[in-house]
Amino acid sequence: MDNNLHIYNTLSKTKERFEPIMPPHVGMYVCGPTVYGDAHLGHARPAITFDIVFRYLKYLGYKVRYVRNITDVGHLENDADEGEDKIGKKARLEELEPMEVVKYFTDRYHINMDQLNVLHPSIEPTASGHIIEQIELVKQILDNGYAYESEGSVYFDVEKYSKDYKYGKLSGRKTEDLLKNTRALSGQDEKKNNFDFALWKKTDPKHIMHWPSPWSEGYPGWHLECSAMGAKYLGETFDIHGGGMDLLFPHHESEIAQSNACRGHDPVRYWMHNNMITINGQKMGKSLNNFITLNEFFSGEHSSLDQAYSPMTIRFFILQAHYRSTVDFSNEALKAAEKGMQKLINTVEVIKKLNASEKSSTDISSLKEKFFAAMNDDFNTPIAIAHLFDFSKVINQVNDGKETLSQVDIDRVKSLFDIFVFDILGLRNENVATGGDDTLVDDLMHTILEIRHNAKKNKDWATADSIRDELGKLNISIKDTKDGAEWSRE
RNA sequence: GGUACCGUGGCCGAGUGGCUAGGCAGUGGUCUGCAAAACCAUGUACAGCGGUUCGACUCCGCUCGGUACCUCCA
Repeated sequence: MDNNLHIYNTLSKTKERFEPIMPPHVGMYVCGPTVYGDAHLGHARPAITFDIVFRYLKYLGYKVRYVRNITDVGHLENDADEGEDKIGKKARLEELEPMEVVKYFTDRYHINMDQLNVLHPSIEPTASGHIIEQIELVKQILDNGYAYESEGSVYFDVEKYSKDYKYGKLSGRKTEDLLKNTRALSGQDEKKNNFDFALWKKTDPKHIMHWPSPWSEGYPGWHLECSAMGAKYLGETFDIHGGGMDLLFPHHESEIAQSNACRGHDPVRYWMHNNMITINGQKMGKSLNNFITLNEFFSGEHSSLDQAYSPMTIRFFILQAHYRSTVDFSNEALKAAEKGMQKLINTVEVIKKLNASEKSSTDISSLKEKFFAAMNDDFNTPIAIAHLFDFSKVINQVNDGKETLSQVDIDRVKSLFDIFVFDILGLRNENVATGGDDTLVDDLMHTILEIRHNAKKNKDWATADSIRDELGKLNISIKDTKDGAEWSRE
């Protein structure tokens, strides 16, 4: 696989040429959602970021196994006793089963991802389905002496580990600093050092999901699932591990530590981290209660939203910023993205109708090269999109008769736009109402436009405009072009 | 407090030691019955103060402002 792809590796803090361990295969693991709430903009960012990575690697010819987990263990707490009726014992069926919550939100997450045109990962394992593997990991770490048992729980011994390995190499943290600065948490007295993290936690009454283990009835530590499932499906060392920057510490740092403690080497070659999305300059998060769910964006039903924004607008908005930059949400920015994307989609439609000339008056050969150069530079989608806009202009000029393209060039540019816009960037034309999926509607529209056309011929502007206005109320827009009227759904 | 990162024109957002980013909005024009779309033209941007340099928005230092992580979080 010959490529010039460079990826920014958080571990080395530099862009490195991408060389898979076992070409043409690539293993990629991305931290997925914790399914106890609806997905919000913050979930869309990593999903779309790594969807681009997945799509692009596949386009380059790699056989990618993309693993994205579902976290369904460890964070689910029973808050039913905060409800109004905590006196009477509820019937078994009236209590929400944890797995019911998991199923409900997993389904909703999947629907949102499909709406965003995010490809399904190759494997989507759940933490609860890999308890045995996680227990095995804890055993090995204990055997190797990098963990200790305390009151039925097992903790990772960071101090011991630091004598043989470097804890903090991913996040740039030093154990001395951690010692001074880690905040006090409940249950710290069980640990040797307060920065030691749990590998196995004995059940406390709040946790409703628990499993038997050699140490206690309990549940696995926060960082274990990714170590266990990554190794199981991608091998002890794999190519790419992705996630949000907020997971860098302690989550990914601890994954590295667990892998070394267990197997004596790092688990991952390239660590990739997407940046956060902010709202009014502040990160969105559960604790800040300032997040807008994807469903709210799609429906427009939220006090901060001026209007509804389609899934593709959200996708395009995210792709217009580099994945390692923060991106600030605002209605104005989203509206700009909406119009910009429409322009690009229009171009794809325009290309289909271009008239070929004998010769091309302009050179379109650099499009491919420029687009790939941008993508190869650490997936620089904003630059890639800027190039598409440049060529969009050329195509419109051809359409206006100001430039010409030969049939060969038209075919070439059409095929490139299809690949770039739809296959790699993963956009989708949401306005397509034609295309044979609904011939009745097509026929009806054809008839209506015919009537309007005749009215226009007779200079009966009132009728022509009335048809356009009435259709507009049905969210169908009419455009008069020199080749006749066109219609599209909004 | 510790550790990072960031501060670009009305808005969003790339990038670079000297060469037009791009999108949206605005303004003027072309086209059109009107509208929309499109095209053409149009903006002395890079937080502040010093320093390095022939030359810095880009490198260094300081100041101010902002954000994130250190706790479940994408």
